[in-house]
Amino acid sequence: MSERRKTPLDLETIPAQQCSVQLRLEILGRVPFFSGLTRENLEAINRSFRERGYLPGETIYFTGDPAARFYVVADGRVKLLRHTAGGKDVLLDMLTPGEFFGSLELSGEGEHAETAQAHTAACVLSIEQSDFRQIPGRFPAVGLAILDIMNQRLKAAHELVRQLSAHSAERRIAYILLRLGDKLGKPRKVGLLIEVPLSRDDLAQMAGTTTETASRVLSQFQKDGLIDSGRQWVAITNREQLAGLALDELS
Amino acid sequence: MSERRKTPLDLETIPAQQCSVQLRLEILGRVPFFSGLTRENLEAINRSFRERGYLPGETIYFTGDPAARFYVVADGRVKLLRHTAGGKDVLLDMLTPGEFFGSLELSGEGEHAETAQAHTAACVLSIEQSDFRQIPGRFPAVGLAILDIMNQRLKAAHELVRQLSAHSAERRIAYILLRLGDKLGKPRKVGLLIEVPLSRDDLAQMAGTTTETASRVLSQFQKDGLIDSGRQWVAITNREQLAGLALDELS
DNA sequence: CGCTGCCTTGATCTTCTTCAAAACGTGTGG
DNA sequence: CCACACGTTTTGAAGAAGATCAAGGCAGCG
Repeated sequence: MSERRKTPLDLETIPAQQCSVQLRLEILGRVPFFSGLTRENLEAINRSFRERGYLPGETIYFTGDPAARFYVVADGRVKLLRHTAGGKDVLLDMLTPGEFFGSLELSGEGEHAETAQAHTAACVLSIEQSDFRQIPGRFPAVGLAILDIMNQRLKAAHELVRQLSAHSAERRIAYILLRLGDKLGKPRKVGLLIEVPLSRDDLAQMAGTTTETASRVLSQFQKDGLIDSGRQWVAITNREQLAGLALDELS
Repeated sequence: MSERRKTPLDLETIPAQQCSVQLRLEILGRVPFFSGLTRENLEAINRSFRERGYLPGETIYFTGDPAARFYVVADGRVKLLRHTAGGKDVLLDMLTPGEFFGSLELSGEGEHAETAQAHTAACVLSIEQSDFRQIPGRFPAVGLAILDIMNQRLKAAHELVRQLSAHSAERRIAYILLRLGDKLGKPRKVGLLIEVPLSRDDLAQMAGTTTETASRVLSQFQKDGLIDSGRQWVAITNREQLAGLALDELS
């Protein structure tokens, strides 16, 4: 049993709160669906965006708030979640720089169905919905790219539904770890380290289970040599076997 | 206890299998995101579509098939589902005339992640993906409308995730019934009748539970006067109370 | 150094699944 | 029109998975 319980996380304590103009352009350029644009177009679009820094845990918008803006993560991690009466929040997605969120509604009168919250210190760009809506018309390729991403997200959500409907807690957690590893993992001495503060409770909220069950499952995984983990961090040490647990095989 | 167990379903035994040219234009015009187009544009778009009829239970495409076309339901009901090793299929959505499904991928090389199946006899229009992709460029409003719908579907999927994560089987089934009632319900003598053949097993696959549990819950609902139901049909008789069960209230 | 918040572990209890079998409805063919 | 046969639905009882309740332990921080 690895007796290295100290966190290997090296959270770049970004000055955040504010991101440089330089960073803004770089980020916007890195957004998948803006990548095809010329620098001039990018700069034009950039002028429509405004920025804002958030502290860890700070709420960007709340369920029920009027949905008036379209957001892009510039730095840090932003999580999307839904609340439940019993305080059992459900963590739907963890966004990294370049990903968007917020309102895409045609009928601009809607409310946000989710809550967006800074998971780490974060810098977020946003644009007025009416301004955003002109972009696909002016740059059709951008509209298609956004459609593509929405399609991917819908598929991911459907897959999550399948997991929640049909699989055991162990399997769901294995699946969540794999997805996080693919998205946020960096090869480190401890293994494929998921580069984000990740509590047992966070995992439970993603896998639709309780903190205790998440803890038990992680302990088991650790015993089996699939992962290494400690307070607020998880690293995958045997991706193959973990995938074997998460995937459908024989009947 | 109402002793009316005969099915009140009056399935228009559509000649289906083939839908008239007249119907095609009418359907395309009814598709939310084509509704803004002129008749000429509609007819132009119509020429890119081809049609095909399906028998109940017939598969339109399978998980893993190359995703090359974009589909629109013209008549009947089409369901989207995912398979699981143990044969435990998950029913993701039930589509009605005017709704689309299939590939929206930019990278046209993808595979379908879901299976699409005719739930009733159905007529389906489809268009080559490359043809489809030109539409948002030529009609920006259409692109935005599609985006809007994708957004709605993503939200619905997220809400389903929340339900599956945090609620009891009873609550999930109440929620599913409400959604079906809103989408497919017609006021009838028996109540708000869900106009589609709907087995206990279908409901179980939507709510992420087993046939037996679905049956028990429906029996209870019936005893409580919330619904009326029989073989392959359900009608909601007390929407208020059912909603009370499905919704979050006090902590 | 002690506090706070996260993590672990155990015991109990509820919910739901699983297995099994009987009852019912629907459509079919006599 | 009736009776049969099939698939759906219902119901029961036993079992498992996971939630809940309750302590105790450990890491990091002021």
